[in-house]
Amino acid sequence: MVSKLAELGYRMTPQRLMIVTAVENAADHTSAEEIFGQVVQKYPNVNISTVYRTLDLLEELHMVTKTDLGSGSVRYHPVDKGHHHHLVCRDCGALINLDESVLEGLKHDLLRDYKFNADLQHLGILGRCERCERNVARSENT
Amino acid sequence: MVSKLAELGYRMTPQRLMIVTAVENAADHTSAEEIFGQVVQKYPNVNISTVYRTLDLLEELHMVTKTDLGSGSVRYHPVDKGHHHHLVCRDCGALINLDESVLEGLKHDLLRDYKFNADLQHLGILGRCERCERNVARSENT
DNA sequence: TTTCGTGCAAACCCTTTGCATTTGC
DNA sequence: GCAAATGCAAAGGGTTTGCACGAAA
Repeated sequence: MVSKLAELGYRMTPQRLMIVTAVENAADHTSAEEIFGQVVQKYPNVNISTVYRTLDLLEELHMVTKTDLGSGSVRYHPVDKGHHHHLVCRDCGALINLDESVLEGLKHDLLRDYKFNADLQHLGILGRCERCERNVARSENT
Repeated sequence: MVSKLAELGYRMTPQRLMIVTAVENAADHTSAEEIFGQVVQKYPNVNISTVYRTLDLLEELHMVTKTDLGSGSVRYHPVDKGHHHHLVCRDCGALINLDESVLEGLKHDLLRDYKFNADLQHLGILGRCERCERNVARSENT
């Protein structure tokens, strides 16, 4: 991503470099806060607004996708790491990656029946993961 | 909903009455702002925090569901009006109701393949509606 | 009367913005 | 040198909260 930015004529400031690197090295999805937290450690005078601006830039250039999962949880994900979706556990907050193929049928149905072009790269599905589901079952037996 | 609240021992203040009535009479999904806007007209000294508190109460009592569609768009929907989902147009903001049945296959797959109990009552799918899709196509030809 | 609900204002979180300053090129 | 990027602090939107007052039961 760094070289692509340079090619496009964007200035390579140390902040940008560190932010972009952090995004690339992050797990498959990060938040602005997480990126910020990682960068401040090595570069204590970065500002979070710079993080937001950089992430916005990367999104504009289609280098990351931005997913708003609701409840103030916005996630960023490098496009070149492939598409996937998130299953978000309402109890423990776990994020499970979901393969794109699972949703292809749905996308097709929505287009056919509703003429709606669903942007399923930006989907977060709320629910309960296996472990929490067991915990709930257990506590309800009490 | 009003009588149920009374049965449960909650006080029937004029504010509560108007808010609950507004929620019931609202289209199938409303926001706190919309409810507030409706209620102030007849009762100019309601406060929006009362609206939030009442909606929270109704949610706790499982009388409405709360759907966070992201980007600061939180929707409330009376449970007794049946489940449905939302297709949210990223361009014009249109909300299209989606029948529950469309997602049953998905729910089943998620449970089978991911052991994930998806809460599809709370799903908002972002994308582009038919009209905006045409507009985009048109402007790209320009 | 006594607890519950409300209004008000302030705080909250996350994100964005205006502006002066600094920096890369 | 000049436009682009940053830091800072302040504002923004939507929501929540502490507290004293008011009203339902």
